[in-house]
Amino acid sequence: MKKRGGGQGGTTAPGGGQDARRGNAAKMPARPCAARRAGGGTVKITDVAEAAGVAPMTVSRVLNTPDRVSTATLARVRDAIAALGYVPNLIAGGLSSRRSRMVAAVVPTIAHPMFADMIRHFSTLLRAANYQVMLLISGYEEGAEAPLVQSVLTRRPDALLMTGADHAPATRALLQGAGIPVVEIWDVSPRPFDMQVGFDHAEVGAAVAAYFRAQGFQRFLSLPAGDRRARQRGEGFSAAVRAAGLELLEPPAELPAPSTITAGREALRAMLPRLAFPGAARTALFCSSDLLAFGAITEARLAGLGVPAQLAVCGFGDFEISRASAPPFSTVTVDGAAIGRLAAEALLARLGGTDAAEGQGPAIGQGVAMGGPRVKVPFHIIHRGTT
Amino acid sequence: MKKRGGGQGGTTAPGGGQDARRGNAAKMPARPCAARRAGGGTVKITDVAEAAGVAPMTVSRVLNTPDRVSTATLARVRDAIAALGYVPNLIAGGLSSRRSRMVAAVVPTIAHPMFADMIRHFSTLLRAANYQVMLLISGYEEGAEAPLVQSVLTRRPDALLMTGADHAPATRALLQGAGIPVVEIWDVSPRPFDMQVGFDHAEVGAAVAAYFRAQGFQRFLSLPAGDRRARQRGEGFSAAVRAAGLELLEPPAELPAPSTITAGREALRAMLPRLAFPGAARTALFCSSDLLAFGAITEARLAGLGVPAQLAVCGFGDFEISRASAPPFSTVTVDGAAIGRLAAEALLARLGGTDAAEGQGPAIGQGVAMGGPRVKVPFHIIHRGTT
DNA sequence: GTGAAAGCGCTAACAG
DNA sequence: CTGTTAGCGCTTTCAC
Repeated sequence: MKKRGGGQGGTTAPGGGQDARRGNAAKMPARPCAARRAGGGTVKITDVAEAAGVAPMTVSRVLNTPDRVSTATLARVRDAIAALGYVPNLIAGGLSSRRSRMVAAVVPTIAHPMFADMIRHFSTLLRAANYQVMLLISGYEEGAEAPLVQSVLTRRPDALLMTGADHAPATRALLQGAGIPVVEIWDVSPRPFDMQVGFDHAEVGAAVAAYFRAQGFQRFLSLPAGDRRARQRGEGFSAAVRAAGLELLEPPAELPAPSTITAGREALRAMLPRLAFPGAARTALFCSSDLLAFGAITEARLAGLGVPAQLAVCGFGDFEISRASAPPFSTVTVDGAAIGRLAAEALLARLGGTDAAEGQGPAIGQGVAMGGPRVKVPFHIIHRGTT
Repeated sequence: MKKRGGGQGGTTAPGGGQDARRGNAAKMPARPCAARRAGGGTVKITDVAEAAGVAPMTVSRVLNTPDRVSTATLARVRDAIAALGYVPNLIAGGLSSRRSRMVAAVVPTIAHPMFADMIRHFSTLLRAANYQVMLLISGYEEGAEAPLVQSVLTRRPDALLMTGADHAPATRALLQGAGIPVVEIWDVSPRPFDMQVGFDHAEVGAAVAAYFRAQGFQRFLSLPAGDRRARQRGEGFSAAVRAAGLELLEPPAELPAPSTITAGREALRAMLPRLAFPGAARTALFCSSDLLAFGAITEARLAGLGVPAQLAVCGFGDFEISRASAPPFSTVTVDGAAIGRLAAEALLARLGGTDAAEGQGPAIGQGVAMGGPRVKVPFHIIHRGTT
């Protein structure tokens, strides 16, 4: 008992052209949500099969492995798909094939340009290989990760991207149990869970300290945001300063995570007494993010502190503001896009490569040999006016 | 199933990379939990049922309607779940129940604070009602929306959030066919597809023009980013100026979307000849985003143009930079969080309310009566130093 | 309060 | 190249 009420037409078939004809288009223009009930549910693969005069399996092949279908059948089936407005049900397909064609990505925030960039590139590469990306925002709270991972595993992602390399035991247990490829980004650790694409945050701090020292600074200050990796960068900086036996100012109370301009301003204001007294030595300031750095610079100039004459500032992240504000300020750049790309490539390699008919396989990035568990992405200090 | 090991990691970072060891990092995973049974595959509901000595259906009830299970059974089943590390398979559950417990949200970008905020609140409310949010980033390109919507409908979301109110016919057809609740945010239109939560962008521009006029400005300039709604705001502004018979400067070539600080700087630099000549009248500038406004202000001051003495600037969005930079600048604020909340509430109402055991039903926001198809969210001009 | 049977819509694994 | 037969793991529906 099949009676098709009002067919929906005119969807764009993947890889196909527009289908001009639309048999019996919707009669009543309005009623946005009524379409489904009347005819007896949504159109499914058997409806298409029937309309095209083939078996359901053939329709499935048209959708998934079109090169295994004769051209004539292909055309007939595609016509039927377009005519009926068939949208495949990946829930059913996923249950059957045990592949969800979905990759979950857990990030602390999407507000930071670096993560936004990374995500964009990660998604683009995966989409090209016919995977959808499900984005999960974990925030910076401890303990928020495990429930989030648990809830997403419920959808049986084919792979997982995690931010950071330290996870609660509960999270590790979940990942373990899931048995899917996992890539950790944005950090590297001696004990990767599976694959990693990132860099050593303490090294960044040490490098900035070295950079300042090379310019003869004797007095240093670190302003790290309240998240783990920001603290690592700050600690790398401070450790290097201490190791050199140079003066390290004590920062004010802990800053928030994620960082803000305002937090940078307030922190600098709190430090002012120790930076601006008569005869004070030049101080070299390392902020764990460009937002903090911009805030610090803003406040310093308002207080009449010369930048970089009395206070040199280096940020982190190479956000647009670091190069587009006046003065542009020095910062550390990490190629977020590359991290996204490399993470996607690592996952795809494990998933068996692209599964769509893409002309271009996943190129191995930047001469780095993927296949190992761990890729370190370089960072660079960008010298601008403030140091 | 899962194989680890083998491989070479580590590229060198400029900061002074060490890292040579890797050894048996992935060895002895410590078996945090007996998640995977020795037998084969992942643990499923029948395994839990068997372990607890009940029928699979009972386990399902424990998970979905625990109040319909006796306390004793509940405890026994929950123990079994924990012991086996069972993670329910929502793909199977979704196929069976025809509910995916997933809501898809299509936004042009996650990089703008306003969208990030809106998304956060939207997700939080939905998660509390036991729905996961799948975020799709459409960008600002025409024609990108339909394929994206098509691909996500494949997963049978229970509802959809769309940004903007104008969609290609292909998109509308898809939404129509899906037969699910749809909420359009961030804009209102005379012909909503289903529900809307937003505001009239042209009205914003008109309000800013009125605000400037009230201060006696006679000369106006609008700098809109290249996306549709930014142009609407600009057009609302320009139309109001023209209607009052006042002078409206011609803006330079079209700006990009999404907007950037750099674009604001460049646009203002291009306008300089018409703003800074001797005896020039004060000009009132409306930027379609705070990033543009910040760039314009930066460039104006660099050029020695007094802000607000010679150039008054009003942005849009109330981004942190508008209040935390020096000087803080005037802008228009829209409560992105409220949009997210209201959108979530509208959808949840249609989905039958929270389905989790939440103590708090969806509160109707801010005295606005939901249930109509259209909610207008207020906006406000925030007066700061630059006007 | 609990269980048994019958699919949900699709695809793997085989035929032909 | 195309079709047939069985499920995928869960929930619906109805008994008990």
